[in-house]
Amino acid sequence: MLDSKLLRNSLDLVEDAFKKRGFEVDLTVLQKLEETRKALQSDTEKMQASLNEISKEIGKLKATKKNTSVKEKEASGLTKDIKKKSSKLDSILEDLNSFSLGLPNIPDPDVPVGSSEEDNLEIRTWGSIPEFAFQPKDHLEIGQLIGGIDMEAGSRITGSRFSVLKSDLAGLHRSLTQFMLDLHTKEHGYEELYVPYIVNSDSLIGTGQLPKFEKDLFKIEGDENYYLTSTAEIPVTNMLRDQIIDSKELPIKWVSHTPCFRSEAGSYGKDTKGLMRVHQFEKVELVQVVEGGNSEAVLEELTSHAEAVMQALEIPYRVVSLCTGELGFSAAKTYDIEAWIPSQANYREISSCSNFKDFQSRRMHARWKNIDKNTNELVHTLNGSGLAVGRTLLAIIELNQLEDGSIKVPEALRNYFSKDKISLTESE
RNA sequence: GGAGAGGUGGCAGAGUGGUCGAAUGCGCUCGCUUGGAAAGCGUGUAAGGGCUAAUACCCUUCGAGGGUUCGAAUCCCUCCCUCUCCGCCA
Repeated sequence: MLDSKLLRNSLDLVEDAFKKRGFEVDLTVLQKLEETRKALQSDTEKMQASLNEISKEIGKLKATKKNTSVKEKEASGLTKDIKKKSSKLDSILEDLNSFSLGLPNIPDPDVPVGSSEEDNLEIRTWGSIPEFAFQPKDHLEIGQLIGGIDMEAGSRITGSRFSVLKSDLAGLHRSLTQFMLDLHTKEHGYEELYVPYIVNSDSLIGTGQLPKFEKDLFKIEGDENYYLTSTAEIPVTNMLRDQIIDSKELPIKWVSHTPCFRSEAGSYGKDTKGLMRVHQFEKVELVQVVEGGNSEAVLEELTSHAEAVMQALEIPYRVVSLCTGELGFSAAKTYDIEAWIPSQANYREISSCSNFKDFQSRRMHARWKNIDKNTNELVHTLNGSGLAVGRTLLAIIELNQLEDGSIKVPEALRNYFSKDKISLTESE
């Protein structure tokens, strides 16, 4: 959510930012609502103040056993008027709030302006694109050769875009998770959290998935507004909803491994094969909560933590800065880390690291106590995948394949996985 | 699932219709004291919003929502959460 003062006083700045995003909205609606709000609120508060005054007088009169019927009649009328006016005010405030909840964040000034993937700005690349002496296979073909990926079973058990991993690939998948968690907790100073995978609507509003993107989520039947989490960002960041944190606690660095459930509405026909785009995948997520003021530098740091996983696993990648049109709803700036995928001869997203500034914290009411100024200020929140486990497995399978379809296990996983090679022999 | 207890400020804990946004204690701030510290004394210390250049001032909030009343932390209704005991259970 944007600062209401910004919306009131610098509307042109907001309009300009939205234009860059390709986000269209009629902000005059906002201005009208705001005018009405102001008049109603000031009236209501004045009336309430005089009612409070009269009520106090009645209290004093009663204490001295004096007659109060005239005052009571006056107050009674006032009470009725206030009820009428404040219910109007309430509905205006609600309109104002729901309108504001639908407005996206303002991009940072250094975010490249553009409308599509092509406008993303490549920041750096790491590693070299591998040359194969043979025609490389895609991960699904390899997975099936070694009996490690079973898409038919996934669709039988549940439906399309669900998968089953077996034997060595299931183990490698688990090892990857373990490796990532250890790296972030031991080397990068993150505290590990185990969190609910089902979240309520308040949490989803807090991080920005609701009210606009409900179709991307799996909703759970029942009286509660419960949803399967689509990213650990939701439960982890909402740890701080309605909290005021002591400055000594900051920065907070949390890492959490969770499954992620996504409906992938609107992605029909995209990445239909294999593990690239599925309804359920595992992710190790990094979240940082900081005072604000230097969150730009923290985004660089957090991104480097995700990159460290890529480098340790020797996955060639590039980092791109998402252009204004590709930026997520809540983000002020996002770096995508894209792994080289041989079968597609292209870089594909494996991690997304974002700075949300105070956009999420304003929705969540997550603040920190500034002792020097004696004020409560909104924290800045950031997060990034470190990494998406399924896609990492996919990249490793493809990048480390040998001609016969067996897979070399990356050096970094030797302490986590018992073999240095996964071969076809066991499958048939 | 059954029975009971309870949700008040950073924490503990009073408050059962009227100067209660809330006693008291702890914690924390600043000051006095001290060579320095502790103790002691004094002082300040909830959040959100409105209006302000900024104060001042005003409004709202005692789990959430609704109701009664001139007036609700306090009375009534609904819901949520926490704890204890019993049952069931990974």
